[in-house]
Amino acid sequence: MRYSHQRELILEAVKSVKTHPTADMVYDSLHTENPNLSLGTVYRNLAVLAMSGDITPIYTGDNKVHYDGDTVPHCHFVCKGCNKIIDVFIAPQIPNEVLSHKEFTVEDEKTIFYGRCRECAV
Amino acid sequence: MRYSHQRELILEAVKSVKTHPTADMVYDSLHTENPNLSLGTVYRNLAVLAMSGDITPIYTGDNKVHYDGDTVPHCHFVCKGCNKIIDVFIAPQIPNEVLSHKEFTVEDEKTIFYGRCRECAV
DNA sequence: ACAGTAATAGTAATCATTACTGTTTAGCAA
DNA sequence: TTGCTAAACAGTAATGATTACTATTACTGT
Repeated sequence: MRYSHQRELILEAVKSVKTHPTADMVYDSLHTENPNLSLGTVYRNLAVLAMSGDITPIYTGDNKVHYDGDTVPHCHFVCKGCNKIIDVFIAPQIPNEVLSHKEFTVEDEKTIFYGRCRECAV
Repeated sequence: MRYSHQRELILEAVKSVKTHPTADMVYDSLHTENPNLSLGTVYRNLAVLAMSGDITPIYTGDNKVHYDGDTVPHCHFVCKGCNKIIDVFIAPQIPNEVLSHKEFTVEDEKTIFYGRCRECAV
């Protein structure tokens, strides 16, 4: 993979926040300071960075891919009210019966808890 | 919620298979026998049925919402090669430190394992 | 049977994401 | 340093999943 200034900007934008931004949010955060950064470049590099393991995609169900710059294995909480994502720093454990499953080999695991945050409590 | 024949068809279509179909797949499976079923109706009813807890949405990262007709709490495996979804019947457990978290209350939990199925093994 | 209203069919619109094309630029070799 | 080449980019068009809209249909209580 060849170096690019844009990729560095994008990686830094994701790593420097705890908000689990989408491509659109990353683009917005960078576009003012970098007026000719392209949205397509943001999408492509987020995909590349996810592939290389520098960032982690999160699929919450809001039809947008969010990214987490913290690659330490952990879970997430998603609020059903405001869709906010909160880090839950417990190491996800893969049970032996899953690791030794006959039909597949597991490489990765994602756990999301759903509920309501304090602000959205009913 | 008022009865509708279409909703019954859609619920049955999801419950009768183990393939975790998308809206499009449900529509295809019903459209031949029900030529004037509308794709919008499928989308709307899948959302309604998910809201009422009769089916469970699965967000795998393939940019399509899949649905599971089996509402017994369990996990899923997703193949990185062919995107196949396989049921993993272990009850997901929510740790006490998550249940007693100060920032939110958890109602629900989704766990997905990623890897390669036997056919796609490298 | 009738009225009222939720649900539908069919289609148009939206939104996130991907593809395409001509231009730029990293990185290597002369 | 200069020139070359392929990778990456900007800008825009296209795609694909999903949602919104509107006139019509059909549940359900009276």
